[in-house]
Amino acid sequence: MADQLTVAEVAARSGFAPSALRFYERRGLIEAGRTSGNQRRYHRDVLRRLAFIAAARHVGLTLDEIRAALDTLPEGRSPTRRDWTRISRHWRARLDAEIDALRQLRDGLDGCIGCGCLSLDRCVISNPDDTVAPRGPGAVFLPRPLHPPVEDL
Amino acid sequence: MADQLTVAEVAARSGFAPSALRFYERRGLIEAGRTSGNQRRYHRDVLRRLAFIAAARHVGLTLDEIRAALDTLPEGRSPTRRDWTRISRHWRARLDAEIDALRQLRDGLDGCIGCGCLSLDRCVISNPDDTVAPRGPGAVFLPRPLHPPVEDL
DNA sequence: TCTTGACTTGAAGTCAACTTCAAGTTCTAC
DNA sequence: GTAGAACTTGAAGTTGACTTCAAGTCAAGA
Repeated sequence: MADQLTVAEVAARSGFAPSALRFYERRGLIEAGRTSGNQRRYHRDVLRRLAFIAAARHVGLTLDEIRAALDTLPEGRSPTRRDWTRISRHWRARLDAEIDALRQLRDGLDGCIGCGCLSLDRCVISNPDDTVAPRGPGAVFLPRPLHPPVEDL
Repeated sequence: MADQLTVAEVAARSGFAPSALRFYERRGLIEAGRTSGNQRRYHRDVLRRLAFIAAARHVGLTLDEIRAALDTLPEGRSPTRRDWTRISRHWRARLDAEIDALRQLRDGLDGCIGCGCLSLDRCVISNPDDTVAPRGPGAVFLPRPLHPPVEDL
């Protein structure tokens, strides 16, 4: 009987909107029990799970990746600290990679700004990874707080 | 008569798909002349403009921001090296900010992974900027090449 | 001249991660 | 017992940056 949290409570304590909770449930990231009247009741474990989701989103993982990670948690028992540590261990490499990519871009920029070249095939800035073809439609994502608008220009 | 480049040529040399070129034109980022038969013919200046767009996209600017920047270029003459340098100078601060944000996240992660806490309101990773409410719908963007998929987990 | 490939348009589709809506149901406090 | 807040559902809308489609028009070489 530890699953007595209502949608509103979970929403308030996790910071996710109720609509997001339902969305995550449809996507298989969280689950919920039901009352006799078909309303959701959450186990408190869901809060830690949501904290993990929030963290992973900040690191830049997609919901699919997050679900894959969550799927490796043990069934039948509450995850331990060690479980959470295990599945978030890979984040560091990811962040390191992103930081490095950004740093390369910035350092290239320092050289490039001076020359004003912006050559499509030579400039590090306009062509960072020496490819020409971008692929696929749709959007590419960055964790929310890392992409603040810059005031001037 | 320097505007003799066809869509296909500009697409090939810029790496942008023809559909993207038309899209950018509608959004006011580039322009093109027309033949008597209404087909587009580009001035070669458009290539450098597209290089700027590509670079700005990599840095993470939105098309609206890019258009705003391009709008400050002088009319009537081809932009000089100095012009390009001027409008891309602000990128460095932007990149620095993003790198810093990522680094903070990573450093917080080092402490957090060990403790496995992932507390919704205390953990740096699950709540990097001490906010609770995310705002608005839609997507948040990171420059394409900076967000590679990670293989395991 | 004819064919074929390149081009034109507006409208609609895509992707991720949600939010909003409408229309109805349940829970809880009085 | 009832008001009203909280909940339910599926469907459709939002955002940014494009792509894809259908139905036709243009350009260039043989």
